[in-house]
Amino acid sequence: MSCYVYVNIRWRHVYTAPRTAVKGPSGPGTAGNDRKAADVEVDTVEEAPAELPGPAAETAGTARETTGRAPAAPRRARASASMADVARLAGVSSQTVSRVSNGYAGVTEETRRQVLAAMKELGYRPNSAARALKRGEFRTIGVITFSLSTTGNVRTLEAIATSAAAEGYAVTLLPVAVPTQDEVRGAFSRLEELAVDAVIVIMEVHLLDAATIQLPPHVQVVVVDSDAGDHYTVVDTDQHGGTRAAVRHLLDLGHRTVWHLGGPEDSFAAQRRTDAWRAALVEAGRVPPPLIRGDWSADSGYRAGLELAARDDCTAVFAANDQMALGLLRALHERGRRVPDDVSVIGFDDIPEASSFLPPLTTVHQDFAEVGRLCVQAVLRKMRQVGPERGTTLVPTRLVRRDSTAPPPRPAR
Amino acid sequence: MSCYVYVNIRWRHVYTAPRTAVKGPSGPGTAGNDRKAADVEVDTVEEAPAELPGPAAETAGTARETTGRAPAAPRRARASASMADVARLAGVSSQTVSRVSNGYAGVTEETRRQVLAAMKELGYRPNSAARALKRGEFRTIGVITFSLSTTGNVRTLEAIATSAAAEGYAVTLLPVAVPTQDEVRGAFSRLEELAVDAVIVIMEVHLLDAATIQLPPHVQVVVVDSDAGDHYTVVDTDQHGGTRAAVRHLLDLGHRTVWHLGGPEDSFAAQRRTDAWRAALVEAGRVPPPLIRGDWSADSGYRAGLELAARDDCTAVFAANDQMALGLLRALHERGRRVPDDVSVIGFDDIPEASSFLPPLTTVHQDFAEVGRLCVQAVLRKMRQVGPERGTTLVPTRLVRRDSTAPPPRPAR
DNA sequence: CTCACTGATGTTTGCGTAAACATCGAGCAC
DNA sequence: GTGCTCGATGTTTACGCAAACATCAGTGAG
Repeated sequence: MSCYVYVNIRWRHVYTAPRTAVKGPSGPGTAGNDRKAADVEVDTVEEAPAELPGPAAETAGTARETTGRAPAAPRRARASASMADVARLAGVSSQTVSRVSNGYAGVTEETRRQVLAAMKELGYRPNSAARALKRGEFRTIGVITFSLSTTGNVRTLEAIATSAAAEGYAVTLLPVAVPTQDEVRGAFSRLEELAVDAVIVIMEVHLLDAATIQLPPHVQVVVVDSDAGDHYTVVDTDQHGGTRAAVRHLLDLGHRTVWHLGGPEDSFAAQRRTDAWRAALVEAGRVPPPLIRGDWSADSGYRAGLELAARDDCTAVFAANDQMALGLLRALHERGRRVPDDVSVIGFDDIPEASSFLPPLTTVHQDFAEVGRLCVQAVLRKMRQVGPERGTTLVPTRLVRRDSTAPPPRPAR
Repeated sequence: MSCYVYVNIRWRHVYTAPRTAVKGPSGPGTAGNDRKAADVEVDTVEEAPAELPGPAAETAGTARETTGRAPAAPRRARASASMADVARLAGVSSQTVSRVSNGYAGVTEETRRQVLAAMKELGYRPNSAARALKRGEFRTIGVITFSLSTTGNVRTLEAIATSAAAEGYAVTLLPVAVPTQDEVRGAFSRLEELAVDAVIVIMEVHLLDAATIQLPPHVQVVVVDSDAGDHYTVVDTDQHGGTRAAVRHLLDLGHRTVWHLGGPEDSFAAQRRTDAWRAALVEAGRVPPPLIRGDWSADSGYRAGLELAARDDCTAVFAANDQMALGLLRALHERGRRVPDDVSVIGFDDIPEASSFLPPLTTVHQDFAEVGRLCVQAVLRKMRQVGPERGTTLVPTRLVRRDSTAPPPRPAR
C-alpha cells in the first residue's frame, strides 16, 4: 500500500496567545484516526511588504482589519459577519458562537450574553448555505404546481406554506406553465439542483409518471389531487363523498335525475367527480344523463348552460366546480330559466364568492387548508421515515346548502 | 510581527501517479502569495487493519469503494454522489467535473463525454448548498405576501415565480397569516436566515416600515402595492389611471356623479383608488358622494349594496374590486334595482369570473403578470446594481367594457 | 492527595463546490 | 533547439458552519 505523508506549511496570523511549540500526533496507533498532525511553531520576522500599495485601494474593500498588515489575514470583501467575526468580538471560539446560535446547553449565561451582544453588534445572521451543507438538509419543501389559476391549488399552497413555516420549513415554488410532460419534466429537473428536502406535487399525476424517475434520491414526494396512491403518498379531498352528498341532496329534493357539468378530461379530480356522480345515480336507480364537459372556467360553464337551458327535462345540475356553476347560472338566467325554481344548481369547492352568486350557490365545501396541512405532515413524516411509503389520505367534504337548490318545478314524475 | 509556520501532516491516499519528491515554495519574495507549501512524499507500509470486520456491515453503507481498504478512503453513508465521486469514476480531477458541470470552456470533447457519462452513472446532482456557499448566492428570491386570498396577489406571485424561473431563480414563499406588525416582523426574521438573495414584498407597506430594519444586508427589496417609492423600489399597477378611466367612463355615459365602494382603510391600494376617484370627480366638477367602505370581500359588497339600493340618487357605483362588485350586484338584484338599467356598476381587477357575473362586469383590468415580471426584473437589476435604488414603476391598466354600465335611467339632470 | 468525572470551552476537520493558482505538454516564433 | 504562449487539466484552498474531539479547571470520592 502506497501512502505518503503530506506536509503542508502555511502562514497563519496569531491573534490568540502563543501555543505550545510542537504538538506531536496524538498516537500513531490510534484506530479511527487516519490523520496525524504536527504543528510546528516558528517565529519569523516579517518581510514588511512595503505597506504602501495605494492606501485608497487598500481600504476600499471593507472596514480595515484591526490586526493590520499580516500577510495571512485575508481581508475579504464580504459584507455580512461570520461566526468567526462574532467569536473574535466576543472573545470566544466560533464553536461557542455556534452553540449559542443553536441554543445548545453547556454555555455559561455570562458567555451567552457576550456572544449575543456581539451577534447583535455585528448584525450576525447564520449563513443558511453553510448550515445546509453541514447538516445535509435545507429545511425547505418544494411545491410543484400547475398554475395557480384554481382556487384549490392556491388555497392548498397557502396552507402548505403556513404549515411548513410552523414546522420551520420554507416553501419553494415551482410553477409549471403548461401541463405537458416536457414542462413537468423540466420542473423536476430544475428541482434536482434545487435546495429542497422534499416535494409536494399539486397536479394530475398522469403527467408525473414518466417524469418522476429523475428525482434525486432521498427526496420525498407527496401528491395532491390524484388517485396514484399505489405509487405515491397522496392527500386529497373526499371527492367521492362530496359528489355523492351533492347528488343525494338533489335526489332527496325530488329531482328525477341530476345532470353533470364535468371538468376537463385530463383531470383526475374531474374524473373522480364524474365517476362518483354516475355511481351515485346508478346506486339510486336513476339513469345518468349524458355527460357535459367544461374546462373549469366560468365561460365553459356558460356555454354548457346555454345547452342545458334548452332542455326541459333538466331540473338539476351538478357542476364540478363553482366557477363553472357561475357561468351556468348566467346562461340559465339569460335564457329565462329561474334558479332554483326551474333548475337547481350545485357546485363544488365553496369558493368565497359562492355565497354571493345569484342566487347564493349550494356547493360542496373542500377543506384545502386541511389538505395543505396534511401534505406537510405527510411529507415530514416520510422524511423522518415514520410514515407509510404510499397510500391516500382523504379530507372530508361538506355540503353547504344555500339558495341555488330547491325541489323540481313539478312533483317528481 | 509574530507569525509561525504551521506544519500539517496528514495521510492521503494516492490514486494518481507519484509526484516529485519535494516541492519547494515557489519563491519567498513573490508578492500576492502569502502562503508557502512544502509537500513531502513518504512511502509507508500499511498496517493492514485485519480486513474482516464483518463483510456485511462493511458493504451496507453504499456501493463498495473500488479503491478497497485504504484507511484514508472515507466510506461515507451519503447517498448522493459528489463531484469527487464523479471525478474518480471518470478518471479526472474534480475541478474538471466542475468545469463540465458549469459548462465552462476548455474541456476536451472527449473528457466532457467521459465526465457526463460518469455523472449519469452515479446520478450526480450538484449540491446546491455547497454551490451557494461557494458562490455566495442562492439564486432564490423570497416573496413575502399577506395571504393568497386576493386574486391580485396570487396572479402576481405566479408571474413572479414564472419570471424568476426563466431567469434561473427559484422562489421561496413566506406567507404572513395576520397582517400585524408582529407577524410581518416574524416573517422578516424568518427570512433573515433563509436562503434568499432578494425579497419581493406584496403587501401594504405601512406594515413594513418598522419591520424592515432587520433585513440582512445586501438583500434587495422590491415592494408591490404601495406608495413607498421614496424608500423602496416599488412596482404597482396604475391605480390612479385605472380609477380615472372608470369614473370618466361613467360620467361620459351621463351619470351625474359616481359612488364609490372603497377597500379597507389600511390598504394603500384602496386608499389610492379612493383618492383617484375623488380627484376624478372633482376634476369634472362633480360632488363626491360619501365614501362607503368594504373589506374587499363579496359579503362586504353585499352589505354596502343594500345601503346603496335604498338610495334613489345612486345611479353609478365604482367598486374598488370585483369581489365587492359581485356582492353589490347581488344586493341590487335582491332589492329590485336593475343593473345596468337602474344602476351602473364598475369593478376593479378583471378577475376571470368577472365576465360571467350577472350581468358581465365592466371593470378595470390589471396586468398582474406584468407586475410580477417587472418585480423580478427590478429585483435582479438591483442585485446587479444596475437599477435605481428607489422609485415606482407603474403598469398601465385598461378599462374593460361589459354589460354592467349604461347611461343613467333618466337623462342627466 | 490523587484521580476519575463533569461542565465549559477551544481546536480540528470536513461537508461539496469553484476560484485561484500550478503544471504540463504541444505548437510556434525566433 | 530555446523560450514562449496557450490550452487542457490537476492541486490547493476557502466558503461558514457544526460534529467530533481535545483541553482544562473544578469537584467529589476514595
